[in-house]
Amino acid sequence: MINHSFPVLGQPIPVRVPQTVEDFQEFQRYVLDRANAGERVAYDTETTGLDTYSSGFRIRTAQFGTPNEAWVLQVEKGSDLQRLASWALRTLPALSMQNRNFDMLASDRHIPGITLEELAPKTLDTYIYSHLADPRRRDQGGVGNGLKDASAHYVDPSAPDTQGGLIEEFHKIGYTKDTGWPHIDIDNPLYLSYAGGDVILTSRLLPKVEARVRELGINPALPAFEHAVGFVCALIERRGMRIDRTYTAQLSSDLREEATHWAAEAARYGVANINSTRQVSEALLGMGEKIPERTAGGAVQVNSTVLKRLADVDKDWEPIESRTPNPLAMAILRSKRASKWRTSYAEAMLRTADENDRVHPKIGALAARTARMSISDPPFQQLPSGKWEVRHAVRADDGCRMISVDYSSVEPRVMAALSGDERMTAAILRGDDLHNLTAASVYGPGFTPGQRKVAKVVQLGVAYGGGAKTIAAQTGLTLAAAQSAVKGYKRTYPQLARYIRDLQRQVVRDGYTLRTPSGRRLVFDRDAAYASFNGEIQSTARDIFAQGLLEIHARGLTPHVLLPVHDEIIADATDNEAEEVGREIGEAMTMTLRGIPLGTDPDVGGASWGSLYMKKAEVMTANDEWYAAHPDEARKAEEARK
DNA sequence: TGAGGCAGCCAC
DNA sequence: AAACGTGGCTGCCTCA
Repeated sequence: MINHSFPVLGQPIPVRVPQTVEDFQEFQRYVLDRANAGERVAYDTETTGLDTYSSGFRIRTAQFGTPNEAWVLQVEKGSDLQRLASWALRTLPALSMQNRNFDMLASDRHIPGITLEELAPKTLDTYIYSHLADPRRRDQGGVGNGLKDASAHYVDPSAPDTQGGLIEEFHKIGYTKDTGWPHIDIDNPLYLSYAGGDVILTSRLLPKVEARVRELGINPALPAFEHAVGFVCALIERRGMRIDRTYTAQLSSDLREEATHWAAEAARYGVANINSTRQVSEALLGMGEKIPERTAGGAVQVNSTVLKRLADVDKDWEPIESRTPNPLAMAILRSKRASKWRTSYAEAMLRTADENDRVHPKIGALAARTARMSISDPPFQQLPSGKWEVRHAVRADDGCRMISVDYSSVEPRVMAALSGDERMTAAILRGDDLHNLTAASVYGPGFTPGQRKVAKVVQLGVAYGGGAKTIAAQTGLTLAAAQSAVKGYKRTYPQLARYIRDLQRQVVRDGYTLRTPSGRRLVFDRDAAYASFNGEIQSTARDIFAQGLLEIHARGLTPHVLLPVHDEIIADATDNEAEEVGREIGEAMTMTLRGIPLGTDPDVGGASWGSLYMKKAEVMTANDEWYAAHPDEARKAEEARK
């Protein structure tokens, strides 16, 4: 037995690293004793990285621990240790993990005999309780929901920083924070004691955060709800979605060419590096352009709004024809967009795809301070939606078509439901266009299309907690005109206006916190009570969506689901079933909130995600091209049709 | 040279 | 009185 220790509250807690058959038997006794006592045991893994599905990924150690003892199994040393970890995971009746989806999915894939389905029902996630207690990140003034921050707050402020502390060890062997994980010696004492420390901290953290959630009077149903939502997201993450590697590689190379071409164009105007905002602004000013905008740091701002104005195009890149377009501004816009699309999306897909050409974007089921989900590696919540080319890289499974089901204008509906505004509610129940109603009320029945547009911007501005100034900037209206539009909006929906005012007062009285209709606790910055209405809408919409996801699961439709995207489910099904599956998912998501119906809008596309973003003619061409390049698929699709 | 802040850009 | 929200990620730049 190799014995190390980890300090908690001034006490060294033993960390045991079994080496011999006798040591393994001692570990087995530890596990059986805990199992007989029904005691919950913390579990964690140390791995080569976070890319669970890439070819080089390995689990290096598997740790089990209780508040006063930790065991580190060096599973990469041999299959006997891996079997021991597998046996322990199956034998223990109750587990805890910090951010359980990562360890559950890594163990599901890399430890024989272990499945996500078996682990999830007996595992509690300390992250979920931390997030329910304080949903803010550390840089937002919160406790922080990582193991280090949460343990420092709830368990022991002086406990070592187990991730940070290893960086020095990595440097000693010539690696960095990001590259050291696969290379650090498996017998490194600090590595092992910190690995043990993580489970000791997790097991001590769980009762603290559970108690904190109770103390705060948070809806006692939320922990189980979040564990259920997280499990469904783990199933979706494990399935992943297929990319067309050939298409994606071609897309990447086309984008590289485009970026290079326009960068060369920019170089003709003296900008050697288009990503250097200083070079760009100096060159543009040198061409005689006037740029009044400044960044927060005081630099001349050359963001896309500024560049599009100089290039004489609107936000959708359509020519305005109000001036002579500045060729440098246009070259920089084009080059930056191409290189962003290449590096962040195309290359990210190629880099993270597994051996079956499937990407497994990480779904943070409970992420934002409003509880909204996040998706990373690759960031599939934010692929370009104005053009289809990037999303076209993502393909439905063989013989399948892509399906998208989203909630129809969920945010205005949630606004009406929360505020109980009678006029807004009546308009929604009648099925009237809200922006037409607003425009008619503010500008009279003869309102112009432009005035309807203003009504729409005001609606969104109010939902975001914005004011007349930002609305003026967005619409080109004078400040006075924007102010009167906001006034008119508030006159149109008086109960909504009152609700927002009262909510902000309430939030200030309650120490900048708010309880949502789900019983979730939101916390706001002291200078941003104005954000409370948006927080409540966004959070409520997220919980509606999560509820919809659980209903999809209850109806057995999860195997079709590829991705959740805020208020939209991406799914696939065979040619024959797609319409029906889309309808079923839509029905599962449909519900009412305080009498307001929350309907859905299913859409069935072709073989690629991008097809949902094409015009009809483009779908036909793209499908034909793809089937021409994949004759096997064409045959399969033909058979499926029969 | 690595880490982290800032600016910028993609989405809903 | 007024206050536009939530994320992920890349590249530049500064600091240690």
